[in-house]
Amino acid sequence: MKTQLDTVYTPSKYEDEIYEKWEKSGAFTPEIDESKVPFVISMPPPNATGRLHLGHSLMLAIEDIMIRYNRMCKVPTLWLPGTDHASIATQTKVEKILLEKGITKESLGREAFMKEMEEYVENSKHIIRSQIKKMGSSCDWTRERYTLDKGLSNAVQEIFIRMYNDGLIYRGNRIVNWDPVSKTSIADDEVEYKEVTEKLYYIKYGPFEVATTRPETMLGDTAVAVNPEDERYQKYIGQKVKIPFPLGEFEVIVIGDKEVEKEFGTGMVKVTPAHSVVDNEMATRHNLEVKMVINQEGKMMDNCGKYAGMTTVECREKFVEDLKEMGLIIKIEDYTHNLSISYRSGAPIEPLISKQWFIDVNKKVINDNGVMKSVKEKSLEVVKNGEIKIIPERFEKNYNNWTENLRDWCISRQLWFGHRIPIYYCDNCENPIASKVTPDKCDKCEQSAFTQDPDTLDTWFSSGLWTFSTLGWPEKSKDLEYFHPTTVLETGYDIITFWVARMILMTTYALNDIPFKNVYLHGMIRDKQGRKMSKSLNNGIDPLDMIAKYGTDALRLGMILGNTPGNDLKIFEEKIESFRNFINKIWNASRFAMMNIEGDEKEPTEANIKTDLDKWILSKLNELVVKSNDNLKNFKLSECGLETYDFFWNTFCDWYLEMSKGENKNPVILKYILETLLKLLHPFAPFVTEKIWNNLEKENLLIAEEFPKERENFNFPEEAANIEKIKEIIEKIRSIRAEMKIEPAKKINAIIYCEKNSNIINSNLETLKKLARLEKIEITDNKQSEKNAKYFTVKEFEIFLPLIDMIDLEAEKKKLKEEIENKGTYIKSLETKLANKTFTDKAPKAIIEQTESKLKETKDEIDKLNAQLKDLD
RNA sequence: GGGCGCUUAGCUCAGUUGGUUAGAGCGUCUGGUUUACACCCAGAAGGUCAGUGGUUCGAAUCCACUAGCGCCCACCA
Repeated sequence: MKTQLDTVYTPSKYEDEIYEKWEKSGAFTPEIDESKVPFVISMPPPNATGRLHLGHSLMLAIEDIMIRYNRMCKVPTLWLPGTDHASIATQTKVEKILLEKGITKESLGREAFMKEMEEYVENSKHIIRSQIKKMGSSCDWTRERYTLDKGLSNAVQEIFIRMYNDGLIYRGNRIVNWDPVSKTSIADDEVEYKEVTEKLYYIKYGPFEVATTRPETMLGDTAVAVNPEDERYQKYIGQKVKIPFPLGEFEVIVIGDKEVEKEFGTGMVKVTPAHSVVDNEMATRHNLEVKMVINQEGKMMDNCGKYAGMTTVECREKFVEDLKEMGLIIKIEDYTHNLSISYRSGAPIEPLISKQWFIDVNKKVINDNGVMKSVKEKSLEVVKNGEIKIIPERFEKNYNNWTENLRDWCISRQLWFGHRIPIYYCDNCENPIASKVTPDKCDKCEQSAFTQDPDTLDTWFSSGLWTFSTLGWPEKSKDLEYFHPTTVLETGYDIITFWVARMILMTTYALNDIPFKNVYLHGMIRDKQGRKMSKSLNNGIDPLDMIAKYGTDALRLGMILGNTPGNDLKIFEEKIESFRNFINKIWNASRFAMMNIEGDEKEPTEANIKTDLDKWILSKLNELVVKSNDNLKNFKLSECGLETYDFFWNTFCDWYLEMSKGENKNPVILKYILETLLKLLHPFAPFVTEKIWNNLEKENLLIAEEFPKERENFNFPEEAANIEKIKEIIEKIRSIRAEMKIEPAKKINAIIYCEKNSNIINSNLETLKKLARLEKIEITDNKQSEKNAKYFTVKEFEIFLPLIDMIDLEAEKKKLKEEIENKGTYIKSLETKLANKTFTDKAPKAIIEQTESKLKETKDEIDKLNAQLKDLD
């Protein structure tokens, strides 16, 4: 098969074209086959307006490998792609763009603003889509979904209404994490902590002293708390105390609460129920008055006298000044603590009371064979009982810990972009009605004018439904029935709580089923120094640059090989470059193979499996096939990739191809090995393998081929061992040549002494000569003393390399002695082991046998060495 | 404060039920152009597997403690 191909593989020349071929072939779309259990992954949806980053690349590479492998195993395989509307992130982005044009969303109005949003999303969705394709992702685009699609929105409304009717969703006036920049509430896990050094103010607080970082909240204080065990203050508990402050005087009650630490600060805490989560909890316990003083803009409210309208920061400054004037500031210290900030806007969180929608995580609403369970209990159960397996296992603890401590989930957001809450209030009597559309009339007062709740739902509410809303739920669709629950949910460990836990929660409620059987968690991307990639550090690597430069296959391998689940991944250009080299190696080895085959060779059979080399490579390949299947079934992608890499380069290229040039030439085997390797490599490096497959003039696409399976009749341990011996002889000769500084061009002679098995040598004479650069090989069963030679043994063979005038007899002797000594130590250790009764009693038979044969082998070697040493004297 | 992880060759990392005298890639050094590939080939150097103790016939692997690094959760005003 003669083909003219470039000596360098240029990924950019072929990748897009190959992707198009795959997609057009329909290979990405599974056929439902009721007799088989499908393999399904719901792709974690990137933000619709997002750009591909390395985190996506990693996710796509891992998932694509799993998908391609299972598809090639002829399992109906669905990888469902899609995008997320990412309400807060996207809205912020568009608001900013509009603001540049001098437009605020308020000036546009909700409807017009939404139109802008939709347009923006529509225009940018194709970008992320094409970038996903760039990674070679073989996902089913015919089933692409977007969280704001009609079907998905319907699912969101449906589940909200069901939960509402079950009393699982309720509306409450409660303290929430307020993001004063995005002007919305956010969930507990959307709050991040940043260490900051602020001032800690010690303030004269009536007859007491308190310490606080937020003096301005004094305006909302309604109590002062002490530890009930604290002798200093016990006597005050229950008393009302007047506190003088810049606006005159206010009254608080002294409460005793065990949350207060005696040792911290003054041991006394001012309590601001409306603007601190902890204080709010105390207020609930003690039935305290709740006084709001900060509004949703983060400004002081009208009830704050002269401070009204100031931001909290402005107010703090002025307020402290005023306190100082009144002599109420005792001292000010630097204080380092964790400040709560919004994970989206980075703004300091302003806890405040507002009316929000919550999911009650403790209400027992799931009927589990007659036992009523809460979503929290059920979520914990499905992981504990192994229905859902988390990889790596250790993250189960994270999950359990978070779920156990889960508080009611605040699901409403004061954003415009998102799923609007399907609740309508009667304009007349304010009766709330859960409905997908505007109700006809109020069931209480019979009026028919309504206003829909202005809030939207947390993005994670809709993505929590992702595995089943994308398959048609609440319709009983064929897809839903066949493909759900999905097989693997693959994502980064940083979103276990945001997303994985929410999916489990929502799915166990909605379907009384799990969303996925396995959770595979990948790590975070880091630079070579282990730092996160960020704009400010300017250490980011753009996957698209890497693809342009080195090709997608190289990028994929660079991310997959050497990385294990749950561990962070350090990525840098040299790494990708080295895999680019490997891709090129695949290309060239294939090019070489193609020069040596006709192309119409049949499968290997007994008749055309001829030489030891044939049997050696078939056996080795068989081992690799078994391991590959095993590894991929167990999600050990890295191990599989590394082993295949090693096999391809070292076993196939460096040994098999080299040894097959000559007496061992057998195109049938060569073709079979190459094709099998291409299949094994395809999930990892889909483009180059597909391109080569195409060069081989195959009818079908490689993507649709079957993944190799073990061929039991292709195991030839004995013949394989023969080639191992030949290999070892060549290696030793090469090593000696290098050590003796024999020019590569110079050929030398070898005498091989053996009592039996000379046929092994005889049938590989050409190979030995070529690879060890030998002129003449003499095979003999009559051992002669040979002093002017280098000597070594390989199993039953003793090899002499006569190198007249180059041998230093004394040095040779010394070397032999050293080797004998070294082997002697080893033998001793083995003998001690075998003489140890507890070892022979307790160790498994196989280990003992192994040790024994090792001992025998080494003894044989040492005998030969001793004989040789004697000969030299 | 609670939990988790990491520490193996100069660098990046494999090493899953404990069992050959511990591996790979990159880098380094020496040497090379041979039926594909210099994005290549051949050879070599380089490790008391963080430390200590324990369990075991046997430990990089299991347990305990120590040290350094990192992450997550909670949060104290």
